[in-house]
Amino acid sequence: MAAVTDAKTNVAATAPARGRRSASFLNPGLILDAAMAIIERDGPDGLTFRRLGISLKADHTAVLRHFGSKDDLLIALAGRLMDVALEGFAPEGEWRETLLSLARRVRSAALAHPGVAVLVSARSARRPSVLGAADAAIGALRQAGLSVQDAALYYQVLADTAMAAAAYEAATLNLDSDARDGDELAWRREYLAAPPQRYPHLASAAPHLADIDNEREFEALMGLLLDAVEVRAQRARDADANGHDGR
Amino acid sequence: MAAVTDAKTNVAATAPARGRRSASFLNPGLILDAAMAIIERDGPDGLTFRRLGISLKADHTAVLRHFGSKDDLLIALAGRLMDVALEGFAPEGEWRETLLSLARRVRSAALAHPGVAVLVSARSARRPSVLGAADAAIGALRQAGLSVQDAALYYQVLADTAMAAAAYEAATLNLDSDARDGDELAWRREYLAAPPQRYPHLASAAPHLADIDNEREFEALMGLLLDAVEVRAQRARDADANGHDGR
DNA sequence: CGGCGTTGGCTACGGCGTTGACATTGCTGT
DNA sequence: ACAGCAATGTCAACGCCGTAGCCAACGCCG
Repeated sequence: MAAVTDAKTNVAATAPARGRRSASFLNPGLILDAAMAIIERDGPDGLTFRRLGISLKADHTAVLRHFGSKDDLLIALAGRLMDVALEGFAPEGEWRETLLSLARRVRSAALAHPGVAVLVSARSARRPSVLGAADAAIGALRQAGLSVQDAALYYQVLADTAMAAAAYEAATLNLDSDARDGDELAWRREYLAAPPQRYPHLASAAPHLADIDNEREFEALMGLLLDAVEVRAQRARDADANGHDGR
Repeated sequence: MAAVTDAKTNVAATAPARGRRSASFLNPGLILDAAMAIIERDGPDGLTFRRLGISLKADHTAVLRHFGSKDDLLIALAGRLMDVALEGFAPEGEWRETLLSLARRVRSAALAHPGVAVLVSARSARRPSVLGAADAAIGALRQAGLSVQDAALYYQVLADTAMAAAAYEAATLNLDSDARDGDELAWRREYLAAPPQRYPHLASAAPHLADIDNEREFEALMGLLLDAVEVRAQRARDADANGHDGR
């Protein structure tokens, strides 16, 4: 039809109908920014190439020139999230503060971008910032008095637990916003309604369960872990002091 | 082509071409079984109504008569996974064993069905079996000597941490199987290649990081948490013994 | 035995990720 | 200066996906 051709030639008159518009006006940083904005606005399921294209005023397939697949895009988002989390981090004086600070940073980043966090959890980003954080964390554990082996093990535990807890919390945040079928609130109400003769402990604890918020829970988790690490470090130091071989 | 009409009439001759085939040959249990089988075979992304239909020898839209949406199906899967995890559970004599057993059950179920676990994580299933487990866990913490408030708090921490850790591990398992772009293995190799002058602690710990397997990490996590809980319970009991008010 | 709710089949719609062909741009070496 | 070429954006199309609407067969209840 003429209309179609008209539209085509019309565009061609004002700007190139095909071929690139200018020297690479799309670039990975721009795309990642747009993607994060879309996720924050529409949730994790709202991120599609087509919407990305609209937001960037480009064809949706143009994004594929910079990220080979949606998976690549998600991996890049994971990297950006980690960079945001660790931006400006430097080890504190006290080993415990260093580790707490790292854990809180991971959680904060996940809560600030819950949609991103849930998309990329367990997608360990290979980045310099992460290497620096790992080095600082292991250094802190060594400073506490742990052996290299123990420092390695507990670093892994602490890092993975912080990531897992942050992703878990982010996942519930996403649910609350886009599928408010009372997945969490009704849950706690159900605890309160538990038959006391059948679930006596649960019934007596239910009122206290109701007023645990996520932050307090996270702090309690990290407190428990760091306390236990401290105890083991103390034991290791004691053993080290009693003659130069342990035991 | 005659073949198409032939096929139709052929089916009509042997069995009804339309309308239901027999009294409700589809039911939720059957559908859930098929869904779990598909996820285990094809991974979490392999679960679609169409494949479910093929596997059940039914039209894919027939499943919607039993589960109003895919979300409903996932929630039902979450419930089934929790039931599998807690099947046959009974509290042990020792409080620590009770809590460890619950955590290991959650992890085992998640690893046995990683695709399901990652689909439904943070989708807390409202089920009797979960209520029973919660009651047993809180009872164990009370038995250890904690106050009701502390038992509630630490129950929440332990339960959520076990679920989060299990889901996290399941997520990495799924990645390893369907996107073997070396997300985990290359990661550890990168640790080994870290420049020692820039990341001294990391470099010295890298060889030990390499031989931490997932199970050891999970056991270390639970060991740390339970140790810390034990210390706090001990403190609470001591305080209780010194005059009947704490402090 | 006649209506009617339940359940399954079919068609269709809009949206998704991804591919392949094509056009335009800007850099390259000579 | 200019041919060649890689990079980058556009377009059309493919095969999936979830789900809505309508129709047909079955079992049940009056």
